[in-house]
Amino acid sequence: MRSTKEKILDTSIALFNERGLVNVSIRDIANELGISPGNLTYHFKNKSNIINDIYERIVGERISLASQVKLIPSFANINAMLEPLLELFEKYRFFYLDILEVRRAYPEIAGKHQSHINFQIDFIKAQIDYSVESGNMVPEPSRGFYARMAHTVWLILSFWMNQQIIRGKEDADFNTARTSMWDMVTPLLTEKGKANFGITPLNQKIDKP
Amino acid sequence: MRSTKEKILDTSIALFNERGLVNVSIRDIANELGISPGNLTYHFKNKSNIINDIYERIVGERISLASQVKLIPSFANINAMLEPLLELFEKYRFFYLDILEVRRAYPEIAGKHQSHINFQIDFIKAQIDYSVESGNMVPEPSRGFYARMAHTVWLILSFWMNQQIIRGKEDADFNTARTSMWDMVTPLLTEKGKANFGITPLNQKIDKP
DNA sequence: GTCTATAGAGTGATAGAC
DNA sequence: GTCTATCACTCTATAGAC
Repeated sequence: MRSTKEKILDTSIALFNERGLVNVSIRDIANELGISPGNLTYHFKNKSNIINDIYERIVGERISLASQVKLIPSFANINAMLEPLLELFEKYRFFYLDILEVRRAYPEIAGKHQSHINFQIDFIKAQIDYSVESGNMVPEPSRGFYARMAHTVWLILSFWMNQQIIRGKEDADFNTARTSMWDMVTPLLTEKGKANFGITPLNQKIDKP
Repeated sequence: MRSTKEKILDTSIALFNERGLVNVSIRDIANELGISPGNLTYHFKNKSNIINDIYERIVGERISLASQVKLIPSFANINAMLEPLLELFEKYRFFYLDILEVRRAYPEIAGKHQSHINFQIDFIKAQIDYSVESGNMVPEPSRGFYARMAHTVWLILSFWMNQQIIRGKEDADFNTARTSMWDMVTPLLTEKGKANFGITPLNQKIDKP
């Protein structure tokens, strides 16, 4: 039996995802849940506390994901790693879509999230570095090239849902996001890299059920 | 002498850029301008009318930009073309940053904007196609590669400001956006392309004053 | 824990005087 | 065109009964 507090969080996430953070009031959440606004504010003094708890959830799931990461960053493992990450983006869609408003209204959360972003970009850079060291990718063609590539890869993944919505596409179509990401990598593969690549990520496209 | 109507638009843009679309009320705009709310609603019946007029401005400036485009899509011309486009992004920052909220609250504008986005991506794709035809870029390495590249280039440029803000960077740093964009192109250059490229975009980085 | 009732601030939009 | 005054509404947050 889920507690009222947990039910409030679940309903909040659902409504935020549906209507956007700024368009959901305490009242809306209470109505949707069938409880009184007074009851809701008993559990969460204000909206900021709700957002904070949701962010804690996101962080928790992120950490759980990170702990499952395969240690060997082969192309196949990297590709497989993307799946749960993209699912997380979708599950807490509103947070990533309305992140600018989160930043304006709840700067403390934005600060925490910022360090997480840096961690992610560094992580991607480390995968590229490993691929270069293991002879799968060529040395960077110009200074800072792979640092920028890591950044761009992060940007593609992070803003993919965003651009889909703006372009009026119903489906998140993460397969194309994934392909676009690998498109950045393939021109930089060595012969060895091509051989290793051919048998892995492209064959691992995961179709939505 | 600017009319009150024009002054309202100028002030609205400034406040929207500063605080975000949803955090600026009719009252705020009137106060900032030193006129009464009643006067403002005389000129603009509601907020939606203000946004609409601002979007007309954006479209107007876009058209004016498009008319100045150099017909020959050399790398140098493409690079030069980016400058005024990125300036437009900054001038009407709020529109591009809060585009999702614009979409939710003013769907008609979102619809118009959507066709413009498609036009932009098609335009980028045409530049790439020309580069391939003129022997500066290699034929696409896999089916749909250049279509995805055009899309990704658009994504980088469109969400650059967004990501800078989320990452807590004060400066928009469009030079890095530009370099990241060319990074996508350089691995696909032919020998001829490299020769043509070397003497153009990289030497055209424009520093902010 | 949960409810009802309400205070207090902010919102868009209108009426009517000048 | 511009003002003041105000209505009707929504929001968060609190008080107090059960």
